[in-house]
Amino acid sequence: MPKLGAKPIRKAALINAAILEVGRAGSLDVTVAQIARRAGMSPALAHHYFGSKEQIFLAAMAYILRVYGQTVAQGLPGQGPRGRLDAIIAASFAPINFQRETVSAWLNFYALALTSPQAARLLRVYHLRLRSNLVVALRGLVPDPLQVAGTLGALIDGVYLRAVLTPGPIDASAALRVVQTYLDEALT
Amino acid sequence: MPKLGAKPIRKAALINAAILEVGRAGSLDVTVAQIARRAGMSPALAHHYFGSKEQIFLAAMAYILRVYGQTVAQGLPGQGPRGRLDAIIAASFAPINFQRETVSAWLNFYALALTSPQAARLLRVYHLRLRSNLVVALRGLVPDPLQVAGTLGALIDGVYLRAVLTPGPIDASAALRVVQTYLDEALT
DNA sequence: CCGGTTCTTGATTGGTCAGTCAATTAAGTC
DNA sequence: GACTTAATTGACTGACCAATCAAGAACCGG
Repeated sequence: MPKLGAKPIRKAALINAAILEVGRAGSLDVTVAQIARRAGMSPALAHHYFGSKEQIFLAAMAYILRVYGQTVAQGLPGQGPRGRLDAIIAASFAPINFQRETVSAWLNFYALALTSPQAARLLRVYHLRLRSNLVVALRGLVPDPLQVAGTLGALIDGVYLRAVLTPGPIDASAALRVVQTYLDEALT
Repeated sequence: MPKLGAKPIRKAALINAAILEVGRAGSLDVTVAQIARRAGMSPALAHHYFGSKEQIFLAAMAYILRVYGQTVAQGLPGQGPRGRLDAIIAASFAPINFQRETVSAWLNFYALALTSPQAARLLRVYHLRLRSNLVVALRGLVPDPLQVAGTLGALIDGVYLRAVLTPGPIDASAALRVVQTYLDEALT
């Protein structure tokens, strides 16, 4: 039943399935067959659309980063100085981004950046944009925006890391509180 | 040439080689053959001593954590309240622990904790001990030692993460500075 | 309804690798 | 110097898997 225009739908399904499978497995050792089956198609089709397993992973990683970026952008406008900071931080722990499977996948894609130059590039872009957003939002509120932005970024990553490595359900509000408490201290 | 008592030597060599190979590759996708060859023996011998690839990884992970613990313990005695904090933090960025291969291996072993319950257990013990150390050292210096200890732990992890994910030589002193700056703020 | 395009998969292939086993070597022991 | 025990490896296997390919199925425009 070849409905035309299946390409974007299939690709989206594969990306979704890849995130889910990597997140569930907690590892990049996931077969293309697993991903394809989860997305409701044959492994051959997955190769047809993406060409290779790594391309699937890269697309999934880009997707996670893009969704995160959109969440930030959505919260940014208006708000005023402190409101922008809160929006950026809140985006990091919004339900869409802060689910076990997503965060687990995120960690594994981070590790992928050690291996794949393309993954490293994606990550660098994301890091730079996050930092830039933070620096702008911090300007005027704090003597050294660059330094605070760096600390905030690292702290967010660390909190992510610990959230996914701690057994039991992940606690977004506790994570958010840690970052906000730091920010309150830094702003005085 | 079977010299007796080879077991501990062989095991140590394998652990070392595993850390090096995983660190270099930036991935747990390292063959037993690679590790064994790097350690100067046949793959069969590696299996003979460890039984499985996962056991090699777990031993390597335990080794990294043990070395870190020893570095902390070495710096702890005497020093006074603030000195103890500095000792714990300094241990995290001491040259022995803070080398690219080691940190890269560390990141991958963290990811392993998502898969292997034993790895998760190792990590939990390490997290608890670190936190306990920090809480004791912070007592009296800060209104809420538990909270500051949690933030410090997360921040250290995040700084590690970013250090290894940033291309170019890793900068221990910059990493140390970030954490110390936070601590200075928290102590006021 | 025909030729082209897109979609789809079963079957296959080529390669890789963890783990096993049988056999060999060289100590130590009495 | 026979026996035990530790050390060591080459060869093998059983499984798994990414990627390919050829062929079938359904839509389209003319």
